[in-house]
Amino acid sequence: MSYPPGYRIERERNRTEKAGDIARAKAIQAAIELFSTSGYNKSSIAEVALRTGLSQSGLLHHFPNKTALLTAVLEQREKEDSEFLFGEGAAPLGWAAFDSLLALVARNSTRPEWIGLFVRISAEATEANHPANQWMLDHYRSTRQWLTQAIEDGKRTGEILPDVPVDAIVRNTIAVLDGLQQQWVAEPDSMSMVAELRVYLDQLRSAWGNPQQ
Amino acid sequence: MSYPPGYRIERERNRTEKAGDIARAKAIQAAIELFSTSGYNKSSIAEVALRTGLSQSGLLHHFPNKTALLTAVLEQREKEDSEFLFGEGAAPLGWAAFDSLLALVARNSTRPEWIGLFVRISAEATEANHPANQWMLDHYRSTRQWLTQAIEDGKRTGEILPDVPVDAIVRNTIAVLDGLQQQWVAEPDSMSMVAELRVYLDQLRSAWGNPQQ
DNA sequence: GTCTATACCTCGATAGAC
DNA sequence: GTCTATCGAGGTATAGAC
Repeated sequence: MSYPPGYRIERERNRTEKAGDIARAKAIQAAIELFSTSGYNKSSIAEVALRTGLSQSGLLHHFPNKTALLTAVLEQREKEDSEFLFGEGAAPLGWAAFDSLLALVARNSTRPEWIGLFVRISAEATEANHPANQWMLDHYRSTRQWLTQAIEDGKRTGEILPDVPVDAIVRNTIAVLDGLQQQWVAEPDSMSMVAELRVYLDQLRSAWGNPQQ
Repeated sequence: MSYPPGYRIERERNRTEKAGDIARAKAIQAAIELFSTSGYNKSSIAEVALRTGLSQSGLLHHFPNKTALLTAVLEQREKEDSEFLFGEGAAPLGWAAFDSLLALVARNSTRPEWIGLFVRISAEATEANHPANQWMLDHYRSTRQWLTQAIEDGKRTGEILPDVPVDAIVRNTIAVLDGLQQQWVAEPDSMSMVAELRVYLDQLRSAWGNPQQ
């Protein structure tokens, strides 16, 4: 029996890559937890390394610099959120889009690190030369695009009234999400993001929903 | 002609205090501008000193440490905001309270540093041992108290429906304010906080306002 | 792939002269 | 009231051994 050429080397590479990937994933997780409470600026890669069980240089073997670590963290967050929201299929449209926001908030209420991460990083990233600045702008733009499309589709199917002020509702909805997260990070036990958001969404529906449907 | 005892000394003290106060005020202004773009953690007192026209030690003569500088900045912001909102008289109640929020946002739209300052600091301050943590908690609590009282009073006078979900509306309104500020700091030219907030407030009124009045 | 050692920087705060 | 000088801590990143 013979192996295809290069098999041994391939196998070896895969094994080591896998070991490396475990350390990498562990580091990303540690970074998420640290960034979520201390933000990016104030967090040190040494502390991330410590929580990962590596030395600082050991960590920097997996990420060339601090910025690369941040990038990996943001990619992970973006990936998990969009998988939850859109899964395999198409993005929900009409009021269903707003319902899925509620579902996302419900899920994230059980993952405080994720809310903290977003609140801290997106505030820091308003600075033009922050390494997450472009990510933040992209995140807002794509969210606005999706919600705009959702409302337009709702108008088309008739479940949303045609004279709805689309842009304002899109921005206000995002604002409520962000603002509730901010309050929740400050005092998690004093409120339910889901309950508050539901009131807002009911209000939206009663103001702009088609009463015929 | 004789002077009251200690007059000369008093006069001297006032003169020097005044000179000191000018440097102090200038430093606070410089700190506001720097903190509003870089946040507190990332800003250095050396940079504040530079913009003030002092050396680092010169600045630290007026503020014992960096925290004291932050405190002075926050006191200034709180003072100006509450003077604008409440002035000499009593706090506005009922729907008038929400109108005055709109007026505040309109004014602050012309002072980007103030919005930036709040967005950056309040996000950083969600960390429990951040020097502005208590300030942030107090700020939210007192805002909630005022708005809660405003709605209760509106119910009493009949301009607000009695079955309004008070807590949720208070928190959502604060969330919209904070969230719009966040978006505006990220991209000031892409939106009008006043226009978006007005849509939200109209929605509130149409959902919970008494149609009889 | 992980480590130790280290270069180099920035920061907050203090000491002490003027 | 403001300055220069300096200390000590903590940060990112690199060099090089294993």
